[in-house]
Amino acid sequence: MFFSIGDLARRTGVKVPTIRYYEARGLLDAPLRSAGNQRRYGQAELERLRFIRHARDLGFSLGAISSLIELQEHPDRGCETATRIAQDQLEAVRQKIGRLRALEAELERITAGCTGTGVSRECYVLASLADHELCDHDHAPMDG
Amino acid sequence: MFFSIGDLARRTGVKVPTIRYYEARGLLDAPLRSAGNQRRYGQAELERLRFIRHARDLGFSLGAISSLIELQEHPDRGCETATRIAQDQLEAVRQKIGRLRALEAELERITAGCTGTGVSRECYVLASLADHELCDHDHAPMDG
DNA sequence: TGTAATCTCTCTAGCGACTATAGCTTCAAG
DNA sequence: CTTGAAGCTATAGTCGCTAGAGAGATTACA
Repeated sequence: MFFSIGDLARRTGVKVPTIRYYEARGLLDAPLRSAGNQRRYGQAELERLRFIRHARDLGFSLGAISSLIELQEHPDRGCETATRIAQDQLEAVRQKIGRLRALEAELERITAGCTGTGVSRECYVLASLADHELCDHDHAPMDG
Repeated sequence: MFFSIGDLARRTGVKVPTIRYYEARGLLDAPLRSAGNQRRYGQAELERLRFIRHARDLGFSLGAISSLIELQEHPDRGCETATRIAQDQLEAVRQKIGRLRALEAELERITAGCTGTGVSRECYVLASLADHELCDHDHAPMDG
């Protein structure tokens, strides 16, 4: 019926310290404790943690996940917020993909220009980094 | 001839505290100082910082950039390391793109299944997150 | 030369989402 | 009843910055 934090970790693939971290962040409610002060979980916490894990895997922030959980706790509320969070996430993912594809193209070009057999002075990788003129595009900074 | 940290920031697009951070991290050498202890930069530092900025824009870590700079400082060394760093980065970018595309597909599916007009209880977004069975794929965690 | 506005200095703390460590206590198996 | 794994709290570290405090330096203009 009740299981330990280690069992919960095994069942969800979320590491033990991460589970405690989620509790501290308020994503998981504080669970029951054993006589010796160890956490004891049940089915509800298991499902909650799977929800969190799934959302994390999809790249949602813990803040966004908090909002989603809050909504889940109030089944009578409208779901515009949930939909918007998911759409925002989709948009963010698409933007990341776009930027990464630009980086990919530039890195391909740079690495293709260098056999790796020469001397640093003549290295096309280093030259490309030193001189932005050798670039085709402006590439914007990424957040990851 | 010599210019301030603010000038350097304007010329490179790198923020002032970031420049100081790079210096603390050893990516930039400690520059000359004015009589009043303010940093004074010249052409060499400008080029170095542009190199760093360009590499950051391409997603290289500061550690990788350190290695690239070290290589740049020793023009007689072979450039295999530089080439490998760039190839590793390319590979990392490609893997990120792959994972993001899986997330994109899943988020598209989830958001398409929900009009956002219903009630939280019936929300397809929330249902999808709660029940991994509603997923087509296993999606792996991302680092960003 | 005075003064005001802007810039720069160092230092510390915070972000997000964990991860690692230390030093201790509890639990489960044999 | 002992041993070893697993759990507890609390703190600090990761990465690449960013923000703020409170002080001092420089510059523009009168």
